[in-house]
Amino acid sequence: MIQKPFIPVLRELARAYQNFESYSAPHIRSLGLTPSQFDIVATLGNTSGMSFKELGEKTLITKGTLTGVVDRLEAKNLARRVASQSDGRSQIVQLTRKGEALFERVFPAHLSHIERAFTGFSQAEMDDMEAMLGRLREALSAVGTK
Amino acid sequence: MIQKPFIPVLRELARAYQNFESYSAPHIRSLGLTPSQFDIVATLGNTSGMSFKELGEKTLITKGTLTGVVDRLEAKNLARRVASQSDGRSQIVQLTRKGEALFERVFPAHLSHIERAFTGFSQAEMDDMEAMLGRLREALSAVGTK
DNA sequence: TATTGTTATACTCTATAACTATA
DNA sequence: TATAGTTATAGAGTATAACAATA
Repeated sequence: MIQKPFIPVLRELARAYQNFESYSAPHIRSLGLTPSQFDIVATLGNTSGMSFKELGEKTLITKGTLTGVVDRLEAKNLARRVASQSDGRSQIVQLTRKGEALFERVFPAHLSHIERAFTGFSQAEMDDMEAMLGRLREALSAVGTK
Repeated sequence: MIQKPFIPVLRELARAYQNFESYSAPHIRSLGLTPSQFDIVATLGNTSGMSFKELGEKTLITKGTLTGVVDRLEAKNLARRVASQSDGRSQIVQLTRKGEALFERVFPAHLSHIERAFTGFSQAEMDDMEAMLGRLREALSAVGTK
């Protein structure tokens, strides 16, 4: 029985991502956030805010769940809801000043720790990886819609 | 401000994996399994079983959670616990015949659907991707321990 | 003493679907 | 009628830590 050649690709993809996650998650939790909450904070960082719909699309968190996640960020005073001016149904989610401060303090630290993983890679290799992963991402994205 | 070159690599990695997951998850749920449960079934497939410790290491599910996940697979009659003969503290988890049948029926179908994503890649490209992702996985794995 | 797996707690995420209000 | 977000429900995963049995 011949193993299909894409299977190792998927396995390595999953393991690489899981290694990334299992490094990230404890660091995120040490900040008092869950991975989902961090995802929202990172998505809202350096923006003027966005609607639930947009936030849901970027983070792949469904609307029912998103309400709860944003509730918890509001309870921690890291985010706020603002009514949209152009659409009465829509709420804009923004980081509060405290949320921005957290983002600015934490995000670079988060990245600089993980940067150490890339010391063995040249710029050209990283460019290659980016391009290849981009193709892979697109290919995997297309499957879902076909 | 210069963007660090590894950031796009991580972003593409996360998106590629999430695209894979968001295709997979609905298919898995349509089988009456959660992603964690499927992960266990896929890990136990084509093996004679393994201890909770080993299963936890392979799937990155912690022991407390694993007890519950295996409970649910047992309730569905897809897996069973067997006392280890060599270590009185250890339980071996195995697929039942029903679990094996599910694995054999479902796993190839799951893969063959996703195989369509790879029609645009040559064998050489897939080999490249595998090698590159392998390096990335190792690099990201090492970060967690340093 | 250390390890394997279980139990207990409290919280968070998840899918799903009904619901309100706006468009 | 359709869309944006909320609410409700039930189930499942999560971290954490205490625990029993065995090594």
